[in-house]
Parts: sequence; C-alpha cells; structure tokens
Amino acid sequence: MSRASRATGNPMPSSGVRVTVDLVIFTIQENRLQVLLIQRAIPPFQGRWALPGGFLRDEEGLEAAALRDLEEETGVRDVYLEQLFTFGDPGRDPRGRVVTVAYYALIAAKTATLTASTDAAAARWWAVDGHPPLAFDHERILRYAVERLRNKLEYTTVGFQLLPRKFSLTELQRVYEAILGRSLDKRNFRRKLALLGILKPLKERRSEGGRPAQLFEFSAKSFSKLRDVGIIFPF
Amino acid sequence: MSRASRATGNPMPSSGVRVTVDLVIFTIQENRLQVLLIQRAIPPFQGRWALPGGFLRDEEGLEAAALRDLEEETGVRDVYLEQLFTFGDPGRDPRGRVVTVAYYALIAAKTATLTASTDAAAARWWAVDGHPPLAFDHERILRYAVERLRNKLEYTTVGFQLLPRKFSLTELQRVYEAILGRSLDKRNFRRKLALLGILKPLKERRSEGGRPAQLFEFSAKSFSKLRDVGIIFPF
DNA sequence: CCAAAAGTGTTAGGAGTACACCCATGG
DNA sequence: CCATGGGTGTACTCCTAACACTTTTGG
Repeated sequence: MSRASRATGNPMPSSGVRVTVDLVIFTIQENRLQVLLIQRAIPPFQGRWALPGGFLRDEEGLEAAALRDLEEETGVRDVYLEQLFTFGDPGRDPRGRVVTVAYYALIAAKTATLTASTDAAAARWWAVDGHPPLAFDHERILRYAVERLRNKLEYTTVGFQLLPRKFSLTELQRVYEAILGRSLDKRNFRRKLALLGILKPLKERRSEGGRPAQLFEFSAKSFSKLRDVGIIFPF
Repeated sequence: MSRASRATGNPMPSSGVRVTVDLVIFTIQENRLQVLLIQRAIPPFQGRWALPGGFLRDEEGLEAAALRDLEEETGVRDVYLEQLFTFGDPGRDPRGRVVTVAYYALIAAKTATLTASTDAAAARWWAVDGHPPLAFDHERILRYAVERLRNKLEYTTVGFQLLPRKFSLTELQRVYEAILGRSLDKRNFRRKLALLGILKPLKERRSEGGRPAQLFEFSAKSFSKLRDVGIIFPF
C-alpha cells in the first residue's frame, strides 16, 4: 500500500493527523539549567505545566514554525535551534491524532523577556531538576532534549550559545557543569579550551568579588575548522 | 497564537498537512553500502528512483508505519530501525504540503527478499556511491542518513546489524570500511574489539579460499554495559 | 589583612596509530 | 608448493585525569 500510493499516484488521502511543533527552550540561570514552561489554562491537563508549542501553519516550514513560536514566547531571535525528534504515538494527545515535531533552543542567560503577550497562561523558567509534572508526553520530550544537549555539548560548541557574547572561563565552565551534572577540573578545562583555539581573549576584565576575570568571546572562524577536522570535545 | 491555541482550547484547526514516513534501508553487498530504491511509475518524478515510503495511517504510530513499510518492501522484521529526521519544507512535494518523518533501517546482507508485491514499480539495491538521481528531496534524506550512520558507527554497535548472526572479524571490518569509506588497520581493529569484550567466539570456523576464519556472534549482554559506561568506539 | 574568585604545571596511565610477518587451508 | 585470506605484538605519541598553591582585587 505504501509504495502503491506513491507509485500509482492515488490522490493524497484525507487525514485526521495534525502536526504541531513543540519547543524545549533552555537557558542557564543561577548556574542551573532551566527550561521554559507554560501553564495550561484549560483542559486537557488544565493547570498543568507544558512545553510551549503550536500547530504548524499550512504554508510554513517546520523550522520557521519553531522560530515563530520561540519569538512569541521569549521575544528572541537568532538563537541556536535544532530539531530534536518527532513524536507521533496515537493517543498522546486526548484531543485527537497529533504528530509533534520537537525542537530545542538555547538562549543566553538574561536574553529572554518572557513576553506575557498571551492570554491567561503563566509562563516561567523552571530548573530542569525540579520542574513540576508536565502535560501530555512532555516529560519524555524534555528528558530526551536534556540527553541530546548533554551529548552535543561533548563534541560541539553549542555550550557557547547559553552565554552572552562576552564571558569568563569560569562562567563557561559553570555552563558545562550545569548541563553535565558534574564538576569539572578547572585546569584541565582551561587547557582543553586553549588547545582548541576557539576563544578570542578580549581586552576587558570583569570583577565579581575577587580577582577580575579575563573576558573572552567565541571565535566563529575556528568553530568551522573544529567541525571540519572532526576534533572531539570530551571533558 | 501558538500558545493561545494550546492554552485556550480552540478546536483543532483543520489542516492541509499530510504526514508520510520514508525509509532509508541500508544493507551491505559486495563490501559496499547499498540502499533500497523504488522506481516511480507515475508523475511526479515518473521513472525517477525514490526512497520507499507511504502515508501515515490515522491510528498508526510513526515507528509502526515505518515497520509496516519495511516489511512490505523487504519482507523482514526485527531489524534495526531509527528515526532520522523530519522534513517539512513547503514545496518539497509538488502534490501538496507533506511532512515526512524519515527513518533508516539496517538489514543483514542477504536477509531481504525484495517482495515484488507492489504494482508496476521496480525495486532494487543501489550502491550508495553510485545511485541514480532521486525524486523529491530524497537525495538530501539519503545523504543525511549516511552521515548519521557513519556517526553512530563510531560510538555504538549498530554495525553488527548489517551482518548475519555468525560472522568473521574480517567481515565485520569490511562493514566498517564500507560505511566509513576508508580502510582500517586490521590489528588495531581486532585489538579494540577484544578490549570491548562484546564478541562471543563460536566453536565454528569457515573457509573461504584461505585459512578458515574464526566465527563470532555479537554478545548482547556486553552491549548494554558498553552503553552504560559510555565507552566510545572510535576506529 | 582578609575574603573571594582567578589563574597556573607536572606527572602517570591509557588509548590511538603505525607497522610486517607467519599460519592454516584448498587446489 | 603456491595462492589466499587469517591471525598476531611492539613502540611511540598524544590525550586524559588527578592534584595545590599563588595572584589580584574589593572591602
């Protein structure tokens, strides 16, 4: 049947399937990984917290829909966004058959404004280890997103997406520690970064109750080189 | 709007979006990575080769749809199957808005029967480096699948899925070489495998024109240990 | 001068890589 | 006995991981 429908040109079958895009939006606050949740105002799962998301519009690409939702929720654009997984079990939404393409996004601390534009529902950041029960199968989606983020952290440079353009090495290390859930050795961490050569030292320093820290910015030029050579990034 | 539609309980919008599941089915033949393609009998892309796939049924899970298609095309069950990516750009299918959830599958050499059950269209294996032009955006899907397979090969044990239960170390090495596209050092390859302890030597040997080869089977017990410890698998 | 955070080197162990010859069988 | 593929060990390099004290600033 499947090949037949493609091969024989049967008209596209009518379908009760709806497509949504859901977002796992991460940030770092107080050295902890946080996720943006909204509180549902109506059934099903009234009062429960859920991942933000919405239906795919007819002439809209998947990533475009994710970016639109993201901007509606947080007011930010130009963030790291990556498709996570597509969830389509029958029965995962009591209102009908819904296939959800999940994305995750990384936004720099303090960038988000959490536009309270939308009606009734609350929206706030929750620590990933300490969030309330979630609606639908969103717990599963969130767990999967955290797992993906942890893996990506180890062989890419996504971690920088969670920091402002200028940052100290200690701040960067805190990001890694928050996501990986373990502490890292300061000297080994710094040596590895120096070796990778992907940080540009700035002339600025910043004080925070002790000796002022050298500030850095991420050097995009070296980023692509890193990817090409396939260097691994294991702390 | 997106949050609103979830939060306020608007009725599910009607949608022109259709969902299909497409399959990249890999096998190894003649020491080369092969992919199963079908030839389209009618427009659009009449005569072009394409990935097998079909529309998602209303009460069918995504993976179930992929397994059903797979069995229809090849007659095999119990194969490695993994969701690859979801492609949803408007305009990727001239017949209308189609969101495609792509899966890739690995089947052991000579397992597939290529059931010629379906009407008109041809179906055959093509070497991945040497396949004809593809319909729709299937070239992109195939490239992505190969990339994913290469990556997975390096830190998981998916490679074993392309071999029959009993195999020699040389056969296993050929699989790795075919997928990675480079030759590997025999001694290093064998030492690494011995170190991982995921192969069970059998009492059997097999002759193939030279000294008979020791046969092994994959030991599932050690597999889980490998994943838990997070050992990497880089040749 | 004290508290707080930044910054800095060495060593030992494990993994990766390169490399060449003998072994067992069939014809 | 020869052709064919199977099987084995060593040395070097590089990366990882463990580990403690000094420096610079603000109050």
